[in-house]
Parts: sequence; structure tokens; C-alpha cells
Amino acid sequence: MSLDHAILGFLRYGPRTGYDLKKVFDVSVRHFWPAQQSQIYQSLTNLTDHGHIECEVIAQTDRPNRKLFHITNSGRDELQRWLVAPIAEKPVRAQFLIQIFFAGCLTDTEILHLLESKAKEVQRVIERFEHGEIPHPTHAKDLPPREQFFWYLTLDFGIDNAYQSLRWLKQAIARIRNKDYEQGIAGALAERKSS
Amino acid sequence: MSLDHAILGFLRYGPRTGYDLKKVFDVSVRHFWPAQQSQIYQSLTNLTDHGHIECEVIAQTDRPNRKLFHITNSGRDELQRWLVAPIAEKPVRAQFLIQIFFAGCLTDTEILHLLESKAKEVQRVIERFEHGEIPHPTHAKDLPPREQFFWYLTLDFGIDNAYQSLRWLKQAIARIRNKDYEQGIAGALAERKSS
DNA sequence: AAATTCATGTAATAAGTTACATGATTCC
DNA sequence: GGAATCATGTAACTTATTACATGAATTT
Repeated sequence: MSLDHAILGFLRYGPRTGYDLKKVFDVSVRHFWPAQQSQIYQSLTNLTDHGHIECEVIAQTDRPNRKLFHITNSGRDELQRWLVAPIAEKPVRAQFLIQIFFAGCLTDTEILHLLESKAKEVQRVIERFEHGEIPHPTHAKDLPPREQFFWYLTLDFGIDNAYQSLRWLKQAIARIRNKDYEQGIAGALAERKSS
Repeated sequence: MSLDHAILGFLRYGPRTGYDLKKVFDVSVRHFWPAQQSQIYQSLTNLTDHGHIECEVIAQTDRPNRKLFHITNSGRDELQRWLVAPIAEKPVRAQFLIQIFFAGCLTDTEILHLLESKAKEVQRVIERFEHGEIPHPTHAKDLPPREQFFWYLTLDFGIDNAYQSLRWLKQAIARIRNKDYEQGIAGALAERKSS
């Protein structure tokens, strides 16, 4: 499972508690693999059961004891195995494409409103990306350059992807304003030069 | 729920059985909202319970009776309401970005293999899109041009998105071959002109 | 005085996937 | 003879989300 392997990936850098993991998730992989605190705890239980991690309890008086998880050799092997194996992606699910698909029963005004609000949402995503908080420098700065490179490569993908969506949305808005739908299919497909 | 509303969307064109719906899903919205046969039957039960659809049983002797589902006024209202309301997208989950994120512990050869196999996968997706089987002409050809336009607009998004991924993958492959990772973060972020 | 941080979890629910179950007819 | 089509579902399982539960210490 992806979440389990992402946890193993972070534990490879050193032992962490469930709480630590949640924090680092939120400032690093959140844009392509968000995780709830509760889900992380469940995964940790699962990984322990499989022998991929081990728990070291650190007693505290004023708070619940900290449970520091360490990756085992079995966990390292499992991570390595998973990282090199091409995996079939879970199918994409885009709700707003369902809305567009059935937009035939909406007015131009309604569908434009939908597309414009979507464009604004994507714009906000781009701003957050470019604001430079993910991956958070605190967590990235001590890594060797090659590791940093891969962390930021995923950010680059996110930005690239968001710009593509935004460009497409703007073009769709223009086509609808231009009433290209009168041409049916021909109006919907953009001309694309070969990759 | 999105699946429920997609079903309502199709039932708006006329009554369908669960079996019919599965067939039309597979040649129309599959690339952004795939659905299992079993899931469609569950949704139909759910929609019936909510009064959004009604079931007309058509007796057959050699096979199970056909259950033709009709959309009700309540269902039409619900669809209309849902279609115009901007909805927060479910967060994207991309397993291969987790692999890239932790690719620091792989060799160049291993990571290149991963990216190249991903590129091939995307290439196959593009070929399938451009082969013109989704949305299947049989289902689209009788619709008015404006409806056809929106059906094909979703296809256009899929193609656009796939090309973006492919371009990005090729660039990432080139950067790794070029050992841009020696520059750390600076090597990972592409120059982007404003949208 | 209120919000945030630290630190742990469990339980319930929702959504989607996979496996199981049946069985005649028709096409290759 | 075997695969595909037609036609229905149920049950188990996995994954992720939301809600619930506790509670001291510190910051605003």
C-alpha cells in the first residue's frame, strides 16, 4: 500500500512518532498523498504487525508516552522492492469532468460559472505551490542534493499539472463564450501538435 | 456522490438497466470516473431509496427480468442542483510521485527505468484516447451538437493532461540523464513562463 | 480566556474493488 | 467446444474520512 511505503520512506531518514509523521506528511507529500492522523496510526500498527517497523516506547509523565518507530531490515527491503516496481496507478477520478460531461442541460452562464470557479481554485493551488511551503525547507535543507532534487521534482510535477489545468480551463471558457459548441465535436477538440 | 449523479445524468437521456449503464460508462466516462458493475447496482438501490429513480420491471423468461430505471422529478432536481454547484475535488493521489519522492535511495538506472515505464503507460493512454473509441460514437452521434461538445470536452481534457504528463516525464528523464540532481533543488524546478 | 502544541488512539461510516454465484443464448 | 452477451445481484475486503475521546503545557 502506498501510505505504508511512504511511511517507510520517512522512517528511513530516522525514527519518528505517528505525530511526527503527520507533520512531515503535511509539508511534503500532501499534494499527492494526503494522510489523516488516524490513518497514519493505523498504518503504523499494520507495519508493526508485518515486522517492517519496530516500536521504542519513550516514557513521559505529562503526556502520553511517545512511541518512536524504527524501520527494520525487512522494512528497508520492502521499501526498496516497492520503489523500483512500476505500479498501475489508481484510476483518476475528477468530479468536475462529470459536471462538464452532463453540462448539456446547463445554460452557458451556469457552465461558465462552474469553469471559472474551478479556474480560481487551480489558481489558488498554483499560488500555494509557488509560495514555496511544500516541501517545507526545514525538512529538505539537511538532505543531500540528490534527495532534495527528487523531493522538488514532485513539486515540479504538481506545478506543471496545475498550469496545464488552468490553461485548459481558460481555453474551455473561451470556446464556450465563442459558442464553439455549435460545431459539436469539432468545436471541442483542440489542435495539438505532436509531443 | 459523484457516481449517483453520473447515473442520473445518463438516465436523463432515457430509462436504462444497470447492465446498460455499465456499458455506457465503459465507453464514455470511464477515463475520469470508472465504475464496477456491482457498484452501479448498489448505487441504483441507493437512488431508488432516495426517490430519485423508479424501477420498471420487464419480465423475461430465459434471463433475469430486466429492471429499467427511470429518473423522477426529484432525481432531475437533484442532478440540476449538483451540476451547478462547484465541488471540492477529492485530493489527487499519485503513487508514482511517492516513488519519485523517495527515489534518492535508487540508482539512476532504477529511477530511469521507472520513469520510462511510466512514460510508456501514458503513451498507451494517449493512443487509446486518440483512437477515438471514448466517447463511443454510437452513444454520442444522436445527441444535439451542444451535448456532443461537452462530452468531447472531457476527452480533450484527458488528452491534454496525458500530453502534459508525457512531456514532464521526458523532461525528468533528460534531467536525470544530465545529472541535474547535482544542483539539488535548482535542478528540479523547470523554468515556466507565466500562464 | 482561548487557541495551539504535544501525543495517543478507537469507532463508525463511506466508497470502491474483488470475489462469488447463476444460467440460457448466441456468436466464432 | 469456448467465449461473449445478456442480466441479475450479494458478501467480503480495503482504503480513506469523520467523529469521538482525553488531557497537560504553552503560547497568544
